[in-house]
Amino acid sequence: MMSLRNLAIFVAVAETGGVSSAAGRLNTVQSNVTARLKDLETQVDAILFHRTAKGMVLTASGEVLLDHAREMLRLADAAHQAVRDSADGLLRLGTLETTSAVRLPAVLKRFHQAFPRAEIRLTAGTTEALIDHVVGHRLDGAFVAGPADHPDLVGEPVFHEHLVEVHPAGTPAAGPVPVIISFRQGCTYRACSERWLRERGAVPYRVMELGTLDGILGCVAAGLGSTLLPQAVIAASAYADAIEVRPVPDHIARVPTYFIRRHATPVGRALRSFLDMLD
Amino acid sequence: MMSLRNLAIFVAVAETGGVSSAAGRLNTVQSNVTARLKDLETQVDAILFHRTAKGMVLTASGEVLLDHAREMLRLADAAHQAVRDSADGLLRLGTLETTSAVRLPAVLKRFHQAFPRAEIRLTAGTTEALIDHVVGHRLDGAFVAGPADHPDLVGEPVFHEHLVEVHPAGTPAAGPVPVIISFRQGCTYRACSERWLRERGAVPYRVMELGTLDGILGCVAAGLGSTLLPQAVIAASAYADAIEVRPVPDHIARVPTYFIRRHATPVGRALRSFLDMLD
DNA sequence: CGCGATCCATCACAACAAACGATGAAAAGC
DNA sequence: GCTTTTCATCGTTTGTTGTGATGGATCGCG
Repeated sequence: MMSLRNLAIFVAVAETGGVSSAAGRLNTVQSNVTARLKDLETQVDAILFHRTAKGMVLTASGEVLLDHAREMLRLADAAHQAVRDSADGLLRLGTLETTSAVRLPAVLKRFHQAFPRAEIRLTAGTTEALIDHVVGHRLDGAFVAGPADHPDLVGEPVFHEHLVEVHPAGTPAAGPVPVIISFRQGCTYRACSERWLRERGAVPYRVMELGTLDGILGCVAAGLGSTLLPQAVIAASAYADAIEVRPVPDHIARVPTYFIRRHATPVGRALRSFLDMLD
Repeated sequence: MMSLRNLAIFVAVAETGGVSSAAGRLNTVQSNVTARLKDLETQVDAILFHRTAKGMVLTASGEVLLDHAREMLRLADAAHQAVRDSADGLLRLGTLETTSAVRLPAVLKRFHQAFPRAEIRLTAGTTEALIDHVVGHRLDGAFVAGPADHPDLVGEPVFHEHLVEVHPAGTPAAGPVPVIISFRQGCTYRACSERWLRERGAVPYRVMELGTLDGILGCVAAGLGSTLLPQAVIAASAYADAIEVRPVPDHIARVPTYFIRRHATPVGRALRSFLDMLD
């Protein structure tokens, strides 16, 4: 396998025009450069230089390789740099769809201003799935609904959502069989909705699962059913005038959003800044 | 120096999610993969994987490196491929400006159709400079004026140019001191022009050096002087109606264009096809 | 022409790095 | 508790890379 070392030697020879001078530049000996070069020629199965009395001159094949070699060395450098830079400069965050819709923009904007070199990779999912990802090291942290009860995690409340019942506009209480339109299994708000219905004795009920917040709001607006969602989401929605909200009791309505992360994992630069900023 | 081998191992581990499985895929042993991975982590000075009970999971730094690693491996492959493809699939040709203007388009078109995978790199220059480049391995072959008399070169005539005197339109014989407008030193046509003037006893004379064919024709059209150029060039020129041509004796006018190449250098695929096509 | 300088290729050997195979520790599933 | 899986570690072998000395070829100079 064509090593980067060989390529670096090759480039040095091409640039200095000689084996000896290249050896000098690379702090090695001439014989080594000759050998490494010969290796490379064997590996790519081509003659890379014409040997002349006063130096090495690239062949056509050599010129082709030179471009690629330079590019690869440049990339190797960039890779090194990138890892060094984002040794914890990449922040893999998870979020609820609802949180990403209304709370996150402000947070991310502040964060980006405070720490512009950090890269953020955002993944949306349900509370359950996000917890799983954080525990499994696939996310550095996540915004989830309610305190996450897991031995490996720590978390603190960062936002307080107030859930409201969301109906199609101008529709009375409920149809014969109430329909919840909500996220897939694992969503805390869905669990709340179901709890709320059961509490009122409204069983049986049916559930429509939708993958996206816009899908849910659209379906509610279209009169297909109702759901529980944070009040803040409704206000920001494009469907605000096609839907109606109704308060629910506090013990159902109040759902804090926690930011969770692993307890045992060392906190990287980016994550630290992020945590500092949440306070 | 971060070797490609290490990167390949790293990618395999990331993709298979484990050291053992990666070892299997790479036909090596598990302990080796572990060691190489550790090396890589030392080199980039970052932890690339979280070690869990059932496998390896990328850290944030790991994800950053993964992208780069994949790109580098892809590039390495491309480099190999490129060299293999253009092991003599790159043709570095030299040409006179005049030749490139009128003769070459047809030749290159035919060549490209016959051998579409070949890449061509064309350099324009004077006969003298081109000979030098071919001798010095910087060109695989070149079109030059007249037979090139050099022990390392072989050449054969491919075109026959007929030189004509080129004047500004509507101007009688010559001004007080004739002016040659021509290429820089080393140009065969310039040598012909000077020889022709001397032969007619028109010394002293002055020379304007221009780097490009269009420049020369433009200056002639503008009435600044005259020169000798191949008839074919004039016909194809945009200035055809602003200039006038006058025949010169055959012993001056007839200048063959030779295609020259090194005698001792093995002829690559592309060059061979090119030579075949010239016949 | 002969001399010295400079170029690269080759060789034997030392230093290093990679691959192997066996062993052990830690955790998950049964 | 036992088995199976995971990865880490260690000593050894093998292979690669780097070293220093030698020699052949060519160029430039006197």
